[in-house]
Formats: sequence, structure tokens, C-alpha cells
Amino acid sequence: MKLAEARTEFITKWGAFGSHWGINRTMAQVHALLLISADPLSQDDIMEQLNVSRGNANMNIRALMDWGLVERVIIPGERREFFVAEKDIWKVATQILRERKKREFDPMMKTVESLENIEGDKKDKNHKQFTETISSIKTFGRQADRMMDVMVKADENWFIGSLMKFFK
Amino acid sequence: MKLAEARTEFITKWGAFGSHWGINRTMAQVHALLLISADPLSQDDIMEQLNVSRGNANMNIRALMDWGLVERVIIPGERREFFVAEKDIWKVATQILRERKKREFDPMMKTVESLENIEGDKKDKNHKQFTETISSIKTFGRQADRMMDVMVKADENWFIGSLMKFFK
DNA sequence: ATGAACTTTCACAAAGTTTTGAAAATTCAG
DNA sequence: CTGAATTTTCAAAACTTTGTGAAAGTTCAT
Repeated sequence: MKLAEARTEFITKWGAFGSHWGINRTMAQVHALLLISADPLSQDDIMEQLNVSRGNANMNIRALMDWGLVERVIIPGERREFFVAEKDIWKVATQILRERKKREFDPMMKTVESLENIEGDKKDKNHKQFTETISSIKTFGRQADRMMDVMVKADENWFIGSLMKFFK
Repeated sequence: MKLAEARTEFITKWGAFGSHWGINRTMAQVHALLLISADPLSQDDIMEQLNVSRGNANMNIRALMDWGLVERVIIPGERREFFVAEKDIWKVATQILRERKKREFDPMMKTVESLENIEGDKKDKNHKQFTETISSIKTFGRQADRMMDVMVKADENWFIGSLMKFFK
């Protein structure tokens, strides 16, 4: 397989994969393109290589910077802005975990906590089921929370190394 | 806060949360409703409590069964089918992990593996960057794969217990 | 075998999301 | 300053996903 072909395939598949992960298709494709590009790319490079409009490219580059997956670099003598992706996959994964925890998980846990104490007949079976469900989600959430923290703070070798030895 | 109110809030929020997780809004709402219901519910109960159409309810109950999160139960003397959700949150989480791994992660890794060997000038910097990216995704993927396997196979107390002691 | 009860399907409608491209805003060299 | 290069915004269009409800299909007690 030729490089050009392989690059296209990777970009397409990473795009589809990303769309399952709270990252939209174009955003994931821009990310894929930057991951496999040795040099920083300008917005026009990205538009051209992915065949997307100016607005779309701009929006998604911005979103990738918000997620902390892409950085702006300044090339001396160049007026335009260039972009590079973080290439260390462990960092990419923990960064995504961190963001999604903040955006989705933490708010959900806040809601769950706010639903812990409800009035009414504690003998009613639906009342009982409700409080049991809420409290088990809360317990599970606390554990997941700690686990995510550990992962996000650990560096790759320490974390995976220890975990794998442990679970061998 | 009253039970009815709290139930509605929980269903709404779980619905929004689920939609970030490859589970659509109605599907997550049906799941939420079943999680907090002490008794099995019929399709009509679900339609009524969530204000959704027959077709929609049917489709999403079916999808939840596909995901292994909901089961059909037969109530003696009743013609209709009833449904219950798995209430153990750890089982719910590992089941979702298992399904998403199968549907999204495994195919992505297969693609990555197929892109490992490409022709061309190994000195070209984009060629080099491409193979490096692919190989680091592959390495990361193998580790993630083993980790998911351990989680999915472990039972809650063993897994969380050990992990937490370990990382204390 | 019949038909009432119940479940499934599917074409179309509604809702939601993403993309476009042109116009407005900003930046910067001269 | 000025104006060319570049970036940002945003309303409308295209596309995608989800939901509806009526009709078709199935099941089962009689």
C-alpha cells in the first residue's frame, strides 16, 4: 500500500472513530491529518487536504485547541498560523479523558448527588428502588472518579507498567 | 424534592448523558426509567411514562436488549411482554465497555494494523511520521485492550478493591 | 380457524447537527 | 495610516439522525 492511500484511509477511519467519542467527524479528521504530518500545517493546507470549507476548518481547528489536542505554532517569516497535534498517544488519550470527565461525567455526578435525598414514603418500592439506584451510581461514580484521576495524573510508563505487572 | 420530580430529572439527565456514549437519547431514557422502576414495565408503560411513540419505544427497547442492558421477563398470566434493566451498575458499565470495544475499538485497531506496512521511501519525513503514529497507536491499543479485558472479566469488588488498594 | 391482543416495520416528518461561503473583523508590512 | 493577507463569524443549506403512527405481521386463547 502506498503512503497517500494509507494516509487517506487513516484519516477516514479516524474520523469515523472520533465521531463515537464526542469529537465530530471533521474535527477528528483534522486531528488525524495533523497526527501523521511531520511538519506544522496551515489552515489552507488542511482545507485543501481534507476538502473542507474555510469556516469548517477554522471551527474545528479551534475546537481541537480547546480540547488541548492541537497547538498553534509560529513559523518565523510566515504571516499565517500553523498547527501541530500532540503526537504522544498516551497524552492524547488522557487529555480526551480529562475533557470528557469535565464535560460529561462531573455534571452527571452533580445531578446524581442532588437527587440523593428525596421526600416521601421510604417503604414505597419505587421510592426504595430510586434511592438504591442513585446511591449505587454515586458509589460507582466515586470509584470511577478516583480511577480517572490516577490515570490522568500518571505518566504512561508508570501507569501501564504497574497495572500490567499487577494484573499479570 | 418529591419522588416524581426526581424521577423525571434523573430520566432527563441520564438521557442527555447517554447520548454522549453511543446510546441515543430515548434509549438512555428507557434505560433510566427501567433502572429506577422496582417492577418490570410493559412497552405501553414505557410509552406512556416517557411520551414516546410505539415504534420508537419498540426500537429502543430492542436496542437495549441488543446491548445486553435490558431483559424481557414473562409475567405469568400476562399476555404482554415486560422488561427489566440490569440494576448492578458495575455490570452495566462493563457491559457497555464490552459492546463499545467490540463495535468501535476492535475495528479501529484492525484498520491500524492493516496500515502498518506501507511501501515507499523510508527516509521521507511524512512516511516516517506515518509509521511512527501507526505504531504508537498500535502499542497503545494493545495496552488498552488488555486493560479492558481485565476490567470486563473482573467482578466489581475484586477489581475496584485491588485497584484502589494498589493506588492508595 | 378466528379474531382480539400485542409486536414489528417502514415511509415519511421533525429535529438536530454540520458545512458552506461570503461578509466582517483583525492583523501587519510598508 | 492604508490595504492586502489572514482569520473569524454567522445565516442559510445540506445532511444525518431520530421519532411518528398507521399498517402489516404475529401470537394465542377459545
